[in-house]
Amino acid sequence: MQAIEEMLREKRIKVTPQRMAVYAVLRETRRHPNVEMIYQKLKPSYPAMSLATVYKTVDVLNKVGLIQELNVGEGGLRYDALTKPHPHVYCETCGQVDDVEKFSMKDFQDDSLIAQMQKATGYELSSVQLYFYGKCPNCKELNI
Amino acid sequence: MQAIEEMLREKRIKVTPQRMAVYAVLRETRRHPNVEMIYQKLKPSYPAMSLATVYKTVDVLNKVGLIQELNVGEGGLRYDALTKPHPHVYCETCGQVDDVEKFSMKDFQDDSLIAQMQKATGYELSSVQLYFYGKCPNCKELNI
DNA sequence: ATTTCTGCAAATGCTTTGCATTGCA
DNA sequence: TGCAATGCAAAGCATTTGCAGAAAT
Repeated sequence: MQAIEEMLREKRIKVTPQRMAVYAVLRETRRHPNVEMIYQKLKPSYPAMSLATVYKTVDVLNKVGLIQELNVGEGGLRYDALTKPHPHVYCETCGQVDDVEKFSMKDFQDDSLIAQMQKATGYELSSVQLYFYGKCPNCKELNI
Repeated sequence: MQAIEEMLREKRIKVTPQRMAVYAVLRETRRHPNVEMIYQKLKPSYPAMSLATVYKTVDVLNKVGLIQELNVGEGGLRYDALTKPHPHVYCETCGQVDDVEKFSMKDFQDDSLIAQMQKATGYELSSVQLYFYGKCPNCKELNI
């Protein structure tokens, strides 16, 4: 895995401790945190960091393509350092977001899906999102 | 097509002019309006209707299953009287939301997709959303 | 030396809420 | 008549914005 500093540099954006920290959080987790979660996670090590900076930072990282935004329908957005398209499942009970493993959705990963859709819709397409909604194994177990 | 009044009655919710009007708007269009658009559309015929009522109404209609919510990632939600799962395309330039014609996505309509995903994820799933993002033919044409 | 970013606080704007009034059933 | 829905205005809250100071190139 490439160093975070280099990756930012390649995108021609200024390399700041805050940006490295936010990106590092997203690379280390598969939990698809939202802005507040990222902020809380960084607070201990960066007590001066402001929430507004986290908002601005995820926006920049998303625009340069280092991360992707997910909109599971909660209101706020969630962020994912894995930018390759892959489906997500959202637990409507506890709010957790999981990846759907690739092997089960290889058609979705395939670029030809977008190509097909471009033909069918006449749109010029740049991305896809596939979301499943339900109750996660844990919440099912706990009967909530 | 069934009468709107009857459909509300079957869902055991009170039949009011506002609810009929909101639902009528959604049944008549394929444009997936948001709350503000529904409100503007109804203003001429229902000048006393309040925006808060539209919010409350779409919420009720969604909960009883007469309409579905779409979250294309704009911030607000959009509403669709077609509750059967079907993919949507969002134009990031002008904000229009189109349906993707069924014939091109028959796998997606298939209930077995959800069944497959339940197995793969361990979740108990209730719905799916598939969104494509890009630029619509019109915006492409106008080069914006 | 410039340009860009950060952090703070204020502003924004969509959505929700509370409550008196109205209107379905 | 009783319970639920409406309309209004106020409140709430996540996100954005403006700007002075700080930091990166």
